[in-house]
Amino acid sequence: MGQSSTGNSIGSLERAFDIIALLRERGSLTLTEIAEELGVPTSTVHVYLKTLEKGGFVTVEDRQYRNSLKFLEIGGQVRQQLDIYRAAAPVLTDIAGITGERAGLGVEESGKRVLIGAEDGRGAVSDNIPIGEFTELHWTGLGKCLLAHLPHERRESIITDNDLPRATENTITDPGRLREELSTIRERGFAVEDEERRDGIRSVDVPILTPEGEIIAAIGVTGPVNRFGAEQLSQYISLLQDKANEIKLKTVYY
Amino acid sequence: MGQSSTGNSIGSLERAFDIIALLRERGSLTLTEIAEELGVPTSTVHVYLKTLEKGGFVTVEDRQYRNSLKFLEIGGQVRQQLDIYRAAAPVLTDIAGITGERAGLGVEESGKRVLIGAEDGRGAVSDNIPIGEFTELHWTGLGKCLLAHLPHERRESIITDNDLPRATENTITDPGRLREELSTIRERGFAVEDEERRDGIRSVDVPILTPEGEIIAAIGVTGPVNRFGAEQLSQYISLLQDKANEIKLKTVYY
DNA sequence: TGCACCATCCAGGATTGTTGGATATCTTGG
DNA sequence: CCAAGATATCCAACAATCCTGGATGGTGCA
Repeated sequence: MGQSSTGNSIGSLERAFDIIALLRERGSLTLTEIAEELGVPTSTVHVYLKTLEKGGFVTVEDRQYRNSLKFLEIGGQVRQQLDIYRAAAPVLTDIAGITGERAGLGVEESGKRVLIGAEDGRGAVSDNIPIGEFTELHWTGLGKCLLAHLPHERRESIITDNDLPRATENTITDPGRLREELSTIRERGFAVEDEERRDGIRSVDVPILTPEGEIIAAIGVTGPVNRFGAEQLSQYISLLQDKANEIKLKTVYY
Repeated sequence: MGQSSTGNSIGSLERAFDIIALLRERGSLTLTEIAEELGVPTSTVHVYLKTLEKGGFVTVEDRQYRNSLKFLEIGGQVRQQLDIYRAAAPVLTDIAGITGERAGLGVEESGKRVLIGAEDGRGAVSDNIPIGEFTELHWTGLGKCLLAHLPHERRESIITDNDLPRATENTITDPGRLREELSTIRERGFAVEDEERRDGIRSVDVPILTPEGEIIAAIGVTGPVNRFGAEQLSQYISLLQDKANEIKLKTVYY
């Protein structure tokens, strides 16, 4: 039953993923709600939830099941094990302090931009920082930096594969224009995001590359359009480039 | 095979957990290393890794498998869904700003203290913030606040169940003394951690309770002993109590 | 107290995970 | 550049494990 190809993927694991995904979007649910939503008998869901709970991945409180903070724990450790995070995190605080805006650090994973660090300066918009957030690469300045420096092969497959979804009016959704943009980014050494993801928000970002030109991460600052005019942009660009160098020096290439 | 009781726990899920746990402590490993370490045929591990990869929970780069940043993503969302986090996070920045030390926010989960937020002030020790970290409740000021206000039943089972491991010379490992300490904390309304977890480190912490006296979280400040004398302590205590009230007002009890 | 809802337990039957081995792919050293 | 060794991937058959309907136990509300 199902689309079964061969035995190269474990059904029960995938079912567990479904439960986690469901809990993720719904926050918290009771056992029976999960069963209904997934179209699976409660007895089945019961065993899964028990196992997940024993493993510490979900918690139950007053019959409401939710994903546990173990995800945050593991995520925190994964991040901590990234050399680039350890090197760049303190620098983010500097940047936020100097600019007064939000400084961010992103890496690429599975064709998305992941925000692994951010620090707010005084005056930053200050909605909560969506740490760990995955986003389309072409939507953000950080993402465009990453995409621009990915190996041809991967870059092209990302551009081609998933039709470049749109976030705002300014989002670059045309493959041709995106390729140009990325080439410009490579030449100039920085990227600008101009209301391409959120109206009223700009950002400037620079890549962090190994001596061999391999992309590791990108750093940048974000804020409201009115505080991101030509003057601030050029100011921030040189700041970021300085800081990117500082980070490179701290990073070990083994 | 195994300790099998009845079918109330899914073996393949637990095996996946083992892989995740292994990757967690070792950072990254190749398929064969995992197979050896777990004493399972490579073909078996292969299917698991493929499934985990398809689900986005592990990534492979250059034959090295590691847990992916999806854990950070999910963890971030779980945290974001906690009312207390949204209410308290901005306040942490205030506290860090005023005191110059590290401000922290903790909740209890599965009998442990989880650090769900922290903010460094100027002058904070500034090793990286171990976000999501799980710790014994009796080791830290935050943890003791949480433990002090847990329902009798749960409190006692935590005190009794796992023999109160030691972290430093000052760790309270005697159940009797711990009960006294907790009772003092309830009376005075704050907790002090005096090198009970790390040598040279103190902290002051206050609980955040619902009107009914149910514990939601705890906030506090941490720093080196020499900056945490009697004077600072009393200063920080009233600051924290103010801030705790501020947070309570922002929290909706539905 | 009784009712309705929800979680938990159980045991047989079948699907699905498991595994050794064969093949493909990558890496290293000559 | 080629060979050898190591490592990852594929495969098909067996049997262990997961799945499930229904019966039981628990909880909260009227």
